[in-house]
Amino acid sequence: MGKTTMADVAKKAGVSKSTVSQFLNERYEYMSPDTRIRIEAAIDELNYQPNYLARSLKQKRTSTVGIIVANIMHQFSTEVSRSVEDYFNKHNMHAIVCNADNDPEKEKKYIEMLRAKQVDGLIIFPTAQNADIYKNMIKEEYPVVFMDRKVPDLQAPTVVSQNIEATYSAIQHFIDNGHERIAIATEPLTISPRIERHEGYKKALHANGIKINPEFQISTSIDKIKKELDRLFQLDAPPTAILAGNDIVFIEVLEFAKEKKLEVGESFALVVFDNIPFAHFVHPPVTTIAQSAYMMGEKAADLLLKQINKEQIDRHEVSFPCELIIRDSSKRLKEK
Amino acid sequence: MGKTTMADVAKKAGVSKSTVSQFLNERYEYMSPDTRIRIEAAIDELNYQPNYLARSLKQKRTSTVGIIVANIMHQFSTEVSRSVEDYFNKHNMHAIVCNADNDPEKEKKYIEMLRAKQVDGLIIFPTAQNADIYKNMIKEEYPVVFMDRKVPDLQAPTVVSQNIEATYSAIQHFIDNGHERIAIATEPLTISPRIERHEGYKKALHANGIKINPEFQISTSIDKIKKELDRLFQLDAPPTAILAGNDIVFIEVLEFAKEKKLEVGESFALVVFDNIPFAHFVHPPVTTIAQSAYMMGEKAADLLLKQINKEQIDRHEVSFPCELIIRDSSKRLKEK
DNA sequence: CCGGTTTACTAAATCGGTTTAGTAAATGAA
DNA sequence: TTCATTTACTAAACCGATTTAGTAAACCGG
Repeated sequence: MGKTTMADVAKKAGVSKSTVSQFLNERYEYMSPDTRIRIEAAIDELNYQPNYLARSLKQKRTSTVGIIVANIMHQFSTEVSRSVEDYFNKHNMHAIVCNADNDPEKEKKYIEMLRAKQVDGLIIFPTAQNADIYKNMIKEEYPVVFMDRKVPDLQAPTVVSQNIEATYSAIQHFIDNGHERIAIATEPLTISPRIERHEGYKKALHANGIKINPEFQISTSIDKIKKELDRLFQLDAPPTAILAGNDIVFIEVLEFAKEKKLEVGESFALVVFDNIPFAHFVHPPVTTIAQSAYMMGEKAADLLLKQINKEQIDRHEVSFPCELIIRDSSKRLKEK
Repeated sequence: MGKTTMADVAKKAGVSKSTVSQFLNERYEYMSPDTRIRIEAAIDELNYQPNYLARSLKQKRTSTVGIIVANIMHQFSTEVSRSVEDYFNKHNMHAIVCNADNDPEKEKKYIEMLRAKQVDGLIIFPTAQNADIYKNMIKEEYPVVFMDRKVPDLQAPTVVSQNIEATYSAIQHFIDNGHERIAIATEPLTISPRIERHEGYKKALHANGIKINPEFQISTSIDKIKKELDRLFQLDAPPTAILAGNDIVFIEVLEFAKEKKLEVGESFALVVFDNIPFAHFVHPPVTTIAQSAYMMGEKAADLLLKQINKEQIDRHEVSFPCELIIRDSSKRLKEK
């Protein structure tokens, strides 16, 4: 015998399916107290659980949204996802998180899958490699919000960090502490945050009259970061300070330091873009640039829900400031 | 104008819905090559995407399973989830991860939500507080696999670690390194892994003829761990070694050490139950007990899929060994 | 006590697919 | 040439809800 359906409840309570449906949707005006009690009893007795699929099919809404993160290993993605989930739970909706693993193919697959499942909207950390798909969603007016990364040539609601300003202030902090040979290491410049972080870097050096040394700008894939760092430290004048472009690059820097027996904070100063949960346990405690992950998640969720509810919203970027949290790894330069 | 449906495609291709459905399900024997091409063209032209809700409603399967983790902050849960996802993706199915946040109410809500969404089965890290619900699912023969924690009095497929043996070997390692005053710290003894870890602890001490000191057994909520540790270290004979019962307790131990200016590995030896991603960056590198997360995920997924496919499976526990990874934090005892 | 309103319902259509049973035309064997 | 089989489809029922339009009975004011 299959699961109990609304029809079973209706029969048991001696009413029609319609009335049971009204009951479930709490439209009690449409029935007598007596009927209401009988339906309640029947539901109880049969241990009836409604089938959301059927409901969603008819209502054309699933009360579910999708989140596609580019890389679940980033602390930032996790924090944003959590925030989005909280927001939607408050609004009696659900959020499904998928990990595109930085792979445009996977991203595409997930977008298609989630849309086939009829989720009401998507928050995407875009790989930015699926321009046609993004464009199409916008054209169809399917509810989407982009997060963290701007998609070129696309007028779409996007929530980002103020990367240029944040990087600028980190570099300024280095300079204020006497550093001049400052390096930056990020993954390849394929997405806007990385490009902007390099931009902020150059701007700060320039504003302080420090000549930009292209050798000090690393932008390569994770597996090559250590090799590049090695190259830097072979120079006659190696960097005295490094900005690690995100938490994953940070790990590489740590491993590099360990292998080469360099002391973070002693051999070179370090600032990391991104919050590190272990920031004050690693030795020494590391200076970080914290993004407003929770607020950004809320904002994105809010923009998405407004679209779902057919409210008008601005179709461009909203940016959030970052906070430089100074710990021991970026102390004043000792020797010149 | 709404989304394109199968009916639109059928009309455009000049065939019936049935034939389009056959096409989508790749049952090409049922149509001429000519028809096939016309349907293909129509789908393309209309940019048609099938609606999974409708399909699932009729087929009574969603090709989706749910994973309910007790606490997403545990590295172990994340690894297992990832493994389960990989497994189901290989089988053309999807996995949805939900976080019960150690809250039985949330767990209940998620079980109900996922079942209402008609997921084909569930993998649960149970809070063990919803016995009636678990029992009911087993009785209904709804596909479920429990993970990490045994539910008392329930004959259900369950995948767990060999906690007693693993803890035993960690304590033996301490003893072999000259420690006798060994403490264990876990969260409250409400679920089987914690109980078993205390059990393995006692067994190892007993086997080595060391008297068990109940004061050295901490089992309290996270926010009280530090207070208890403080109590321990106020003793005339404080512990020289500590086993942290999981990665979250580990953080507390680290914070405690930091606050009290104690040196991990010097002031006391430390082993952590659970893999720590930063294990070799914290100072000193910390000895851990690694669970076979990936294999456990695969096994659970396999047991679940078999149930979904109505294959017969054993309705009891499968246990996996752990590995003691010795690093610097559990070095030989120096002073007596 | 008559016509209109309110109350308390129900029947049937609908959502967008899948699936079953059936059919007309073409092919093939005797 | 005729009957059986195969080929290439289609109509309609179905999955389990929601929702719209409709109705019978009770109520009610004049």
